[in-house]
Amino acid sequence: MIRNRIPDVVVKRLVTYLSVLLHSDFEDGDFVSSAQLGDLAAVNGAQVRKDLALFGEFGKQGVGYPVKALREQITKILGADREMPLSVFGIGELGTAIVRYIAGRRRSDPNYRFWPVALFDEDPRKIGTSVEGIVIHPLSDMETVLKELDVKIGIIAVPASAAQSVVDRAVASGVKGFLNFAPTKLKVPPGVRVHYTDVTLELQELAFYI
Amino acid sequence: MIRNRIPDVVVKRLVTYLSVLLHSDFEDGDFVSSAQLGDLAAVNGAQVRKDLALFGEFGKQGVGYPVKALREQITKILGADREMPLSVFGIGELGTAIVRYIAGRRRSDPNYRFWPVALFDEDPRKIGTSVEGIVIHPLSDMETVLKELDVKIGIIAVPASAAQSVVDRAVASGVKGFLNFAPTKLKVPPGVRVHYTDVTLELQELAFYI
DNA sequence: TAGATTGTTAATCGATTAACAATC
DNA sequence: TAGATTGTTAATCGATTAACAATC
Repeated sequence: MIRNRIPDVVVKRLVTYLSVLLHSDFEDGDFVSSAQLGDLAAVNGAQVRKDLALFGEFGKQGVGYPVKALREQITKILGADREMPLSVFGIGELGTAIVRYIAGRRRSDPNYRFWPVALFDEDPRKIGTSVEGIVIHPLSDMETVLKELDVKIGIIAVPASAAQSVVDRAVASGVKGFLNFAPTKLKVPPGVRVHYTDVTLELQELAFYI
Repeated sequence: MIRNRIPDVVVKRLVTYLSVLLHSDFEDGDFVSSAQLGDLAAVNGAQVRKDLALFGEFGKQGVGYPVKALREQITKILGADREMPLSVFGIGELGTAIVRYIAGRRRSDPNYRFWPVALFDEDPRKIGTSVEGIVIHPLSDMETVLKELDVKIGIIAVPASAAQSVVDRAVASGVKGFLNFAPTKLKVPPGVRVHYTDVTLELQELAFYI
Protein backbone atom coordinates (compact mmCIF):
# COMPACT_ATOMS: atom_id res chain seq x y z
CA MET A 1 0.00 0.00 0.00
CA ILE A 2 1.33 3.41 -1.01
CA ARG A 3 0.38 4.97 2.35
CA ASN A 4 3.18 3.10 4.08
CA ARG A 5 5.76 4.93 2.02
CA ILE A 6 4.59 8.39 3.02
CA PRO A 7 6.73 9.86 5.82
CA ASP A 8 4.84 11.14 8.86
CA VAL A 9 6.20 14.66 8.31
CA VAL A 10 4.62 14.73 4.86
CA VAL A 11 1.23 13.71 6.26
CA LYS A 12 1.52 16.47 8.84
CA ARG A 13 2.31 19.02 6.14
CA LEU A 14 -0.55 17.84 3.93
CA VAL A 15 -2.89 18.41 6.85
CA THR A 16 -1.47 21.92 7.16
CA TYR A 17 -1.79 22.61 3.42
CA LEU A 18 -5.42 21.56 3.43
CA SER A 19 -6.16 23.62 6.51
CA VAL A 20 -4.53 26.66 4.91
CA LEU A 21 -6.37 26.14 1.61
CA LEU A 22 -9.70 25.88 3.40
CA HIS A 23 -9.21 28.82 5.74
CA SER A 24 -7.47 31.37 3.54
CA ASP A 25 -9.83 33.18 1.25
CA PHE A 26 -9.09 31.58 -2.08
CA GLU A 27 -11.82 31.48 -4.73
CA ASP A 28 -12.64 28.17 -6.36
CA GLY A 29 -11.14 29.30 -9.67
CA ASP A 30 -7.88 30.63 -8.22
CA PHE A 31 -4.44 29.21 -8.70
CA VAL A 32 -1.89 29.04 -5.93
CA SER A 33 1.86 28.72 -6.48
CA SER A 34 4.06 26.47 -4.38
CA ALA A 35 5.76 29.62 -3.08
CA GLN A 36 2.47 31.13 -1.90
CA LEU A 37 1.29 27.93 -0.28
CA GLY A 38 4.70 27.51 1.29
CA ASP A 39 4.52 30.99 2.80
CA LEU A 40 1.15 30.27 4.34
CA ALA A 41 2.26 26.93 5.73
CA ALA A 42 5.75 28.06 6.82
CA VAL A 43 7.37 25.59 4.43
CA ASN A 44 9.86 25.95 1.58
CA GLY A 45 8.32 26.10 -1.91
CA ALA A 46 10.39 23.19 -3.18
CA GLN A 47 9.13 21.18 -0.24
CA VAL A 48 5.54 21.89 -1.23
CA ARG A 49 6.14 20.80 -4.81
CA LYS A 50 7.90 17.66 -3.70
CA ASP A 51 5.19 16.74 -1.24
CA LEU A 52 2.44 17.18 -3.82
CA ALA A 53 4.41 15.42 -6.57
CA LEU A 54 4.40 12.28 -4.43
CA PHE A 55 0.75 11.86 -5.31
CA GLY A 56 0.64 12.99 -8.94
CA GLU A 57 1.06 16.04 -11.13
CA PHE A 58 -1.47 18.55 -9.92
CA GLY A 59 0.14 21.76 -11.07
CA LYS A 60 0.44 23.72 -14.28
CA GLN A 61 3.82 25.19 -15.21
CA GLY A 62 3.92 28.95 -15.15
CA VAL A 63 0.62 29.14 -13.30
CA GLY A 64 0.54 27.07 -10.15
CA TYR A 65 -1.98 24.69 -8.66
CA PRO A 66 -5.74 25.08 -9.18
CA VAL A 67 -7.11 25.69 -5.68
CA LYS A 68 -10.35 23.78 -6.07
CA ALA A 69 -8.77 20.65 -7.51
CA LEU A 70 -5.92 20.82 -5.00
CA ARG A 71 -8.32 20.96 -2.08
CA GLU A 72 -10.13 17.96 -3.49
CA GLN A 73 -6.96 16.01 -4.10
CA ILE A 74 -5.50 16.55 -0.64
CA THR A 75 -8.88 15.79 0.89
CA LYS A 76 -8.89 12.53 -0.99
CA ILE A 77 -5.27 11.68 -0.10
CA LEU A 78 -5.93 12.27 3.58
CA GLY A 79 -9.24 10.46 3.44
CA ALA A 80 -10.74 13.67 4.78
CA ASP A 81 -13.99 13.04 2.92
CA ARG A 82 -14.95 10.13 5.18
CA GLU A 83 -17.19 10.67 8.19
CA MET A 84 -15.13 9.79 11.23
CA PRO A 85 -17.09 8.61 14.25
CA LEU A 86 -15.19 9.08 17.50
CA SER A 87 -15.33 7.60 20.95
CA VAL A 88 -14.37 9.60 24.01
CA PHE A 89 -13.22 7.79 27.15
CA GLY A 90 -13.55 9.67 30.41
CA ILE A 91 -16.28 12.29 30.50
CA GLY A 92 -14.83 14.46 33.23
CA GLU A 93 -13.99 18.11 32.80
CA LEU A 94 -11.55 17.54 29.98
CA GLY A 95 -13.65 14.92 28.18
CA THR A 96 -16.70 17.16 28.33
CA ALA A 97 -14.72 20.13 27.02
CA ILE A 98 -13.48 18.05 24.10
CA VAL A 99 -16.96 16.79 23.21
CA ARG A 100 -18.37 20.32 23.36
CA TYR A 101 -15.48 21.68 21.33
CA ILE A 102 -15.98 19.14 18.54
CA ALA A 103 -19.75 19.63 18.60
CA GLY A 104 -19.18 23.38 18.24
CA ARG A 105 -16.77 22.96 15.34
CA ARG A 106 -19.27 20.75 13.61
CA ARG A 107 -22.11 23.18 14.08
CA SER A 108 -20.11 26.00 12.53
CA ASP A 109 -18.59 23.96 9.69
CA PRO A 110 -20.88 21.73 7.63
CA ASN A 111 -17.88 19.82 6.28
CA TYR A 112 -16.44 19.00 9.69
CA ARG A 113 -16.33 15.25 9.72
CA PHE A 114 -15.43 14.24 13.22
CA TRP A 115 -18.24 13.41 15.54
CA PRO A 116 -18.31 11.70 18.94
CA VAL A 117 -20.87 8.91 18.71
CA ALA A 118 -19.98 7.04 21.88
CA LEU A 119 -18.94 8.37 25.27
CA PHE A 120 -17.70 6.17 28.12
CA ASP A 121 -17.23 6.70 31.82
CA GLU A 122 -17.08 4.43 34.83
CA ASP A 123 -18.97 6.73 37.20
CA PRO A 124 -22.47 5.21 37.67
CA ARG A 125 -23.91 8.67 38.22
CA LYS A 126 -22.85 9.74 34.74
CA ILE A 127 -23.93 6.63 32.90
CA GLY A 128 -27.14 7.18 30.98
CA THR A 129 -26.76 10.97 31.03
CA SER A 130 -25.55 12.73 27.92
CA VAL A 131 -23.35 15.54 26.64
CA GLU A 132 -24.39 17.37 23.50
CA GLY A 133 -27.05 14.71 23.05
CA ILE A 134 -24.57 11.84 23.09
CA VAL A 135 -25.20 9.15 25.70
CA ILE A 136 -22.57 8.06 28.21
CA HIS A 137 -22.09 4.31 28.37
CA PRO A 138 -20.44 2.17 31.03
CA LEU A 139 -17.00 0.82 30.11
CA SER A 140 -18.44 -2.68 30.21
CA ASP A 141 -20.52 -1.93 27.11
CA MET A 142 -17.47 -0.86 25.16
CA GLU A 143 -17.14 -3.83 22.85
CA THR A 144 -20.81 -3.95 21.87
CA VAL A 145 -21.14 -0.22 21.30
CA LEU A 146 -17.87 0.35 19.44
CA LYS A 147 -18.32 -2.58 17.09
CA GLU A 148 -21.94 -1.67 16.46
CA LEU A 149 -21.01 1.91 15.54
CA ASP A 150 -17.78 0.92 13.78
CA VAL A 151 -15.66 3.40 15.72
CA LYS A 152 -11.99 3.49 14.74
CA ILE A 153 -10.75 6.52 16.67
CA GLY A 154 -10.70 7.02 20.41
CA ILE A 155 -9.90 10.03 22.56
CA ILE A 156 -8.42 9.16 25.94
CA ALA A 157 -9.42 11.61 28.67
CA VAL A 158 -9.34 9.28 31.68
CA PRO A 159 -6.78 9.60 34.50
CA ALA A 160 -3.31 8.27 33.68
CA SER A 161 -3.78 5.28 35.97
CA ALA A 162 -6.80 4.06 34.01
CA ALA A 163 -5.55 4.83 30.50
CA GLN A 164 -3.77 1.58 29.60
CA SER A 165 -6.65 -0.70 30.58
CA VAL A 166 -9.15 1.46 28.68
CA VAL A 167 -6.91 1.38 25.62
CA ASP A 168 -6.49 -2.39 25.82
CA ARG A 169 -10.23 -2.87 25.80
CA ALA A 170 -10.77 -0.30 23.05
CA VAL A 171 -8.17 -2.02 20.88
CA ALA A 172 -9.96 -5.32 21.46
CA SER A 173 -13.12 -3.55 20.30
CA GLY A 174 -11.54 -2.53 17.00
CA VAL A 175 -10.24 1.01 17.64
CA LYS A 176 -7.20 1.70 15.47
CA GLY A 177 -6.05 5.16 16.53
CA PHE A 178 -5.94 7.12 19.76
CA LEU A 179 -5.48 10.70 20.72
CA ASN A 180 -4.17 10.46 24.26
CA PHE A 181 -4.59 13.32 26.72
CA ALA A 182 -3.59 11.23 29.73
CA PRO A 183 -0.02 11.95 30.83
CA THR A 184 1.24 8.41 30.31
CA LYS A 185 2.81 6.32 27.57
CA LEU A 186 0.50 3.71 26.08
CA LYS A 187 1.41 0.28 24.74
CA VAL A 188 -0.49 -0.78 21.66
CA PRO A 189 -0.06 -3.62 19.17
CA PRO A 190 1.42 -2.99 15.71
CA GLY A 191 -1.04 -1.35 13.36
CA VAL A 192 -2.55 0.78 16.10
CA ARG A 193 -1.42 4.40 16.40
CA VAL A 194 -1.27 6.69 19.39
CA HIS A 195 -0.78 10.45 19.19
CA TYR A 196 0.02 12.27 22.39
CA THR A 197 -1.17 15.61 23.69
CA ASP A 198 0.32 16.43 27.07
CA VAL A 199 -0.11 19.98 28.29
CA THR A 200 2.55 19.55 30.95
CA LEU A 201 5.21 18.34 28.53
CA GLU A 202 4.34 21.15 26.13
CA LEU A 203 4.71 23.71 28.91
CA GLN A 204 7.98 22.11 30.02
CA GLU A 205 9.36 22.41 26.50
CA LEU A 206 8.16 25.98 26.14
CA ALA A 207 9.68 26.91 29.51
CA PHE A 208 13.14 25.88 28.30
CA TYR A 209 13.23 28.74 25.84
CA ILE A 210 12.10 31.38 28.30
CA MET B 1 24.08 31.53 24.85
CA ILE B 2 24.45 27.77 24.63
CA ARG B 3 20.68 27.25 24.54
CA ASN B 4 20.51 28.56 20.99
CA ARG B 5 22.62 25.67 19.77
CA ILE B 6 20.34 22.97 21.16
CA PRO B 7 18.05 21.54 18.46
CA ASP B 8 14.35 21.50 19.28
CA VAL B 9 14.24 17.70 18.98
CA VAL B 10 16.85 17.41 21.71
CA VAL B 11 14.84 19.64 24.05
CA LYS B 12 11.78 17.50 23.38
CA ARG B 13 13.73 14.34 24.20
CA LEU B 14 15.19 15.85 27.37
CA VAL B 15 11.65 16.58 28.53
CA THR B 16 10.79 12.94 27.84
CA TYR B 17 13.87 11.64 29.66
CA LEU B 18 13.03 13.70 32.73
CA SER B 19 9.43 12.60 32.67
CA VAL B 20 10.50 8.96 32.42
CA LEU B 21 13.06 9.33 35.20
CA LEU B 22 10.49 10.90 37.50
CA HIS B 23 7.66 8.48 36.78
CA SER B 24 9.44 5.15 36.54
CA ASP B 25 10.27 3.70 39.93
CA PHE B 26 13.97 4.31 40.18
CA GLU B 27 15.54 4.69 43.62
CA ASP B 28 17.73 7.68 44.29
CA GLY B 29 20.86 5.51 44.41
CA ASP B 30 20.16 3.60 41.18
CA PHE B 31 22.07 3.83 37.96
CA VAL B 32 20.40 3.80 34.57
CA SER B 33 22.15 2.87 31.33
CA SER B 34 21.61 4.75 28.09
CA ALA B 35 20.03 1.56 26.72
CA GLN B 36 17.49 1.36 29.55
CA LEU B 37 16.60 5.03 29.36
CA GLY B 38 16.37 4.71 25.60
CA ASP B 39 13.92 1.83 25.90
CA LEU B 40 11.70 3.80 28.24
CA ALA B 41 11.77 6.88 26.02
CA ALA B 42 11.53 5.02 22.70
CA VAL B 43 14.91 6.36 21.61
CA ASN B 44 18.16 4.71 20.49
CA GLY B 45 20.80 4.31 23.23
CA ALA B 46 23.44 6.17 21.25
CA GLN B 47 20.97 9.01 20.87
CA VAL B 48 20.54 9.21 24.63
CA ARG B 49 24.30 9.33 25.21
CA LYS B 50 24.75 11.97 22.54
CA ASP B 51 21.96 14.14 23.90
CA LEU B 52 23.32 14.01 27.43
CA ALA B 53 26.92 14.52 26.33
CA LEU B 54 25.91 17.89 24.90
CA PHE B 55 25.71 19.18 28.45
CA GLY B 56 28.63 17.42 30.14
CA GLU B 57 29.87 14.01 31.20
CA PHE B 58 27.23 12.67 33.54
CA GLY B 59 27.82 8.95 33.17
CA LYS B 60 30.25 6.39 34.54
CA GLN B 61 31.69 3.84 32.12
CA GLY B 62 30.58 0.31 32.78
CA VAL B 63 27.83 1.49 35.11
CA GLY B 64 25.56 4.07 33.55
CA TYR B 65 24.12 7.32 34.78
CA PRO B 66 23.33 7.97 38.46
CA VAL B 67 19.57 8.51 38.52
CA LYS B 68 19.46 11.17 41.21
CA ALA B 69 22.17 13.32 39.66
CA LEU B 70 20.75 12.83 36.20
CA ARG B 71 17.31 14.00 37.29
CA GLU B 72 18.89 17.06 38.86
CA GLN B 73 21.01 17.81 35.82
CA ILE B 74 18.19 17.58 33.31
CA THR B 75 15.96 19.59 35.62
CA LYS B 76 18.62 22.27 35.67
CA ILE B 77 19.18 22.16 31.92
CA LEU B 78 15.47 22.55 31.26
CA GLY B 79 15.12 25.17 33.94
CA ALA B 80 12.49 22.90 35.44
CA ASP B 81 13.34 24.06 38.94
CA ARG B 82 11.86 27.50 38.39
CA GLU B 83 8.30 28.25 39.39
CA MET B 84 6.43 29.08 36.22
CA PRO B 85 3.43 31.35 36.61
CA LEU B 86 0.94 31.03 33.79
CA SER B 87 -1.80 33.13 32.33
CA VAL B 88 -4.86 31.60 30.72
CA PHE B 89 -6.81 33.58 28.14
CA GLY B 90 -10.42 32.59 27.60
CA ILE B 91 -12.11 30.94 30.56
CA GLY B 92 -14.76 29.03 28.67
CA GLU B 93 -15.16 25.30 28.81
CA LEU B 94 -11.69 24.56 27.53
CA GLY B 95 -9.95 27.25 29.58
CA THR B 96 -11.69 26.07 32.73
CA ALA B 97 -10.75 22.45 32.03
CA ILE B 98 -7.12 23.45 31.57
CA VAL B 99 -7.02 25.47 34.80
CA ARG B 100 -8.62 22.61 36.73
CA TYR B 101 -6.28 20.09 35.15
CA ILE B 102 -3.18 22.05 36.13
CA ALA B 103 -4.53 22.68 39.62
CA GLY B 104 -5.12 18.96 40.00
CA ARG B 105 -1.63 18.06 38.82
CA ARG B 106 -0.20 20.51 41.27
CA ARG B 107 -2.20 19.15 44.17
CA SER B 108 -0.98 15.62 43.51
CA ASP B 109 2.64 16.52 42.78
CA PRO B 110 4.44 18.89 45.17
CA ASN B 111 7.15 19.52 42.58
CA TYR B 112 4.74 20.53 39.85
CA ARG B 113 5.83 24.02 38.98
CA PHE B 114 3.22 25.41 36.65
CA TRP B 115 0.51 27.48 38.17
CA PRO B 116 -2.09 29.77 36.60
CA VAL B 117 -1.87 33.08 38.42
CA ALA B 118 -3.91 35.20 36.06
CA LEU B 119 -7.06 34.34 34.13
CA PHE B 120 -8.61 36.59 31.50
CA ASP B 121 -11.97 36.72 29.80
CA GLU B 122 -14.00 39.38 28.07
CA ASP B 123 -17.40 38.27 29.37
CA PRO B 124 -18.46 40.81 32.05
CA ARG B 125 -20.42 38.09 33.86
CA LYS B 126 -17.23 36.08 34.41
CA ILE B 127 -14.99 38.93 35.45
CA GLY B 128 -14.40 38.97 39.18
CA THR B 129 -15.44 35.34 39.59
CA SER B 130 -12.76 32.71 40.01
CA VAL B 131 -11.73 29.18 39.04
CA GLU B 132 -9.73 27.15 41.54
CA GLY B 133 -9.38 30.31 43.57
CA ILE B 134 -7.83 32.29 40.74
CA VAL B 135 -9.61 35.51 39.80
CA ILE B 136 -10.77 36.26 36.26
CA HIS B 137 -9.66 39.67 35.00
CA PRO B 138 -10.93 41.73 32.09
CA LEU B 139 -8.65 41.81 29.04
CA SER B 140 -8.18 45.52 29.61
CA ASP B 141 -6.22 44.79 32.80
CA MET B 142 -3.80 42.53 30.99
CA GLU B 143 -0.77 44.75 30.95
CA THR B 144 -0.97 45.73 34.61
CA VAL B 145 -1.65 42.21 35.88
CA LEU B 146 0.88 40.37 33.73
CA LYS B 147 3.72 42.76 34.43
CA GLU B 148 2.91 42.85 38.13
CA LEU B 149 3.00 39.03 38.35
CA ASP B 150 5.88 38.68 35.88
CA VAL B 151 4.05 36.13 33.74
CA LYS B 152 6.05 34.78 30.80
CA ILE B 153 3.81 31.97 29.54
CA GLY B 154 0.28 32.23 28.21
CA ILE B 155 -2.29 29.61 27.29
CA ILE B 156 -4.63 30.67 24.51
CA ALA B 157 -8.13 29.22 24.88
CA VAL B 158 -10.16 31.98 23.22
CA PRO B 159 -12.00 31.50 19.90
CA ALA B 160 -9.80 31.56 16.81
CA SER B 161 -11.16 34.95 15.78
CA ALA B 162 -9.96 36.58 19.00
CA ALA B 163 -6.61 34.80 19.34
CA GLN B 164 -4.32 37.14 17.41
CA SER B 165 -5.42 40.31 19.19
CA VAL B 166 -5.10 38.63 22.59
CA VAL B 167 -1.62 37.44 21.69
CA ASP B 168 -0.57 40.89 20.48
CA ARG B 169 -1.57 42.42 23.78
CA ALA B 170 0.01 39.63 25.80
CA VAL B 171 3.28 40.05 23.92
CA ALA B 172 3.15 43.76 24.66
CA SER B 173 2.73 42.80 28.31
CA GLY B 174 5.89 40.72 28.34
CA VAL B 175 4.68 37.17 27.62
CA LYS B 176 7.39 35.18 25.83
CA GLY B 177 5.78 31.83 25.08
CA PHE B 178 2.31 30.62 24.15
CA LEU B 179 0.55 27.32 24.10
CA ASN B 180 -2.18 27.88 21.55
CA PHE B 181 -5.37 25.83 21.60
CA ALA B 182 -7.19 28.09 19.15
CA PRO B 183 -7.26 26.60 15.64
CA THR B 184 -5.38 29.43 13.99
CA LYS B 185 -1.81 30.39 13.17
CA LEU B 186 -0.42 33.21 15.28
CA LYS B 187 2.06 35.86 14.26
CA VAL B 188 4.59 36.80 16.93
CA PRO B 189 7.80 38.86 16.90
CA PRO B 190 11.20 37.13 16.97
CA GLY B 191 12.09 35.82 20.41
CA VAL B 192 8.52 34.82 21.18
CA ARG B 193 7.57 31.16 20.78
CA VAL B 194 4.23 29.57 19.98
CA HIS B 195 3.47 25.88 20.38
CA TYR B 196 0.29 24.59 18.83
CA THR B 197 -2.23 22.08 20.08
CA ASP B 198 -5.05 21.55 17.63
CA VAL B 199 -7.33 18.60 18.28
CA THR B 200 -8.78 18.78 14.79
CA LEU B 201 -5.41 18.65 13.05
CA GLU B 202 -4.34 15.78 15.30
CA LEU B 203 -7.48 13.85 14.42
CA GLN B 204 -7.01 14.62 10.74
CA GLU B 205 -3.49 13.23 10.86
CA LEU B 206 -4.58 10.16 12.80
CA ALA B 207 -7.41 9.52 10.35
CA PHE B 208 -4.96 9.25 7.46
CA TYR B 209 -3.53 6.03 8.87
CA ILE B 210 -6.90 4.41 9.51
C1' DT C 1 40.74 -8.75 36.29
C1' DA C 2 36.64 -9.36 33.04
C1' DG C 3 32.43 -7.33 31.73
C1' DA C 4 29.84 -3.46 30.90
C1' DT C 5 28.94 0.97 29.33
C1' DT C 6 30.34 5.60 28.46
C1' DG C 7 31.74 9.49 25.27
C1' DT C 8 32.85 10.36 20.69
C1' DT C 9 34.13 9.72 15.94
C1' DA C 10 32.80 7.90 11.65
C1' DA C 11 29.14 5.96 8.65
C1' DT C 12 24.50 5.99 7.37
C1' DC C 13 20.26 7.57 6.59
C1' DG C 14 16.66 10.68 5.45
C1' DA C 15 14.87 15.08 4.86
C1' DT C 16 15.38 19.78 3.03
C1' DT C 17 16.83 23.02 -0.30
C1' DA C 18 18.82 24.57 -4.69
C1' DA C 19 18.92 24.41 -9.45
C1' DC C 20 17.11 23.98 -13.91
C1' DA C 21 15.08 21.88 -18.14
C1' DA C 22 10.39 21.35 -19.53
C1' DT C 23 6.36 23.71 -20.53
C1' DC C 24 2.17 26.28 -19.61
C1' DT D 1 6.54 35.05 -27.56
C1' DA D 2 8.42 36.20 -22.74
C1' DG D 3 7.71 35.27 -18.00
C1' DA D 4 6.51 32.26 -14.57
C1' DT D 5 6.32 28.07 -12.28
C1' DT D 6 6.17 23.17 -12.25
C1' DG D 7 8.33 18.46 -11.54
C1' DT D 8 12.55 16.37 -10.64
C1' DT D 9 17.39 15.63 -10.14
C1' DA D 10 21.43 16.82 -7.71
C1' DA D 11 23.58 19.08 -3.66
C1' DT D 12 23.29 20.15 1.02
C1' DC D 13 22.22 19.75 5.47
C1' DG D 14 21.25 17.67 9.78
C1' DA D 15 19.92 13.99 12.50
C1' DT D 16 20.33 9.09 13.69
C1' DT D 17 22.84 4.97 14.32
C1' DA D 18 26.97 2.05 14.49
C1' DA D 19 31.36 1.20 16.15
C1' DC D 20 34.96 1.24 19.36
C1' DA D 21 38.77 2.95 22.33
C1' DA D 22 38.74 4.55 27.00
C1' DT D 23 37.70 3.35 31.50
C1' DC D 24 34.86 2.37 35.50
